[in-house]
Amino acid sequence: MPHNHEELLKHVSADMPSDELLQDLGDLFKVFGDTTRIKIMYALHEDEMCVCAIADLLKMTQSAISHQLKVLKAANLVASRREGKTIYYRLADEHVKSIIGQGYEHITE
Amino acid sequence: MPHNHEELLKHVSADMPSDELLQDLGDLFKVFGDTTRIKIMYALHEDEMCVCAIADLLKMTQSAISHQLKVLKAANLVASRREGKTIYYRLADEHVKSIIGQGYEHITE
DNA sequence: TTAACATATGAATGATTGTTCATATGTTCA
DNA sequence: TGAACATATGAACAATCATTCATATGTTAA
Repeated sequence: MPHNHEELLKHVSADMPSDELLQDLGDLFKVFGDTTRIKIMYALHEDEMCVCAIADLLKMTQSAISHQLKVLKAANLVASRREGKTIYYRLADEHVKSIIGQGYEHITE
Repeated sequence: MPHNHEELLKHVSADMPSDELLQDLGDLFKVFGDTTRIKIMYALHEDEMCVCAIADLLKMTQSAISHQLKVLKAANLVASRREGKTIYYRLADEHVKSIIGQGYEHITE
């Protein structure tokens, strides 16, 4: 007969957050899971930048950057302000830096 | 004429890690970007578990879990030990907990 | 060694997603 | 108002990926 782990399962499942929250967590990290978006977040590490500056930096089209900024904004990872024709993007909060920082530590040790 | 940001770019690009490292960072977060894998990591939060217990917990096939454990192991996020027929998986280090913890904070505030 | 169990793996498929291209929206200045 | 600039957006395509199914590997006990 297959082995038994009722006890363990009872204990572990009691400590699991809701499916919805776990899904949201996965969706959040999915946003970090793309090199272009990582580069954008890294670029905004110190200071805000406009869209065309980011495109220049990453040598990618304005459209591609704009699409990715939309994804980042939907996840509340970046925020923006308009100044005339130009729109400046910045990191939305400190979590971005600490998440990237922890990831950095993990792969560089 | 389009506006100029040579100065900014010079400064920002000097602070950017290598493309290879940024790629690795994206690849790492890609592993976090799946609900099944998030659930597995959460389940292993407190204690090690065998493959079939995880499959029971998540109500998924043994094969699906095994495939995902392989991805997690390749990213050095989980480790395993054999005990007879059974193989127990556990979290590989503390970064997993802190990355998930930061993500959790971000979405719950 | 044979049966039962636990896990791993390769191929196939359906779904998701990043980029491109063309174009639309919004802003400034002459 | 019209031209130039900055950004956003929708559709389409190629590539990536999670799961399933069938089967292989490894372990134990009779």
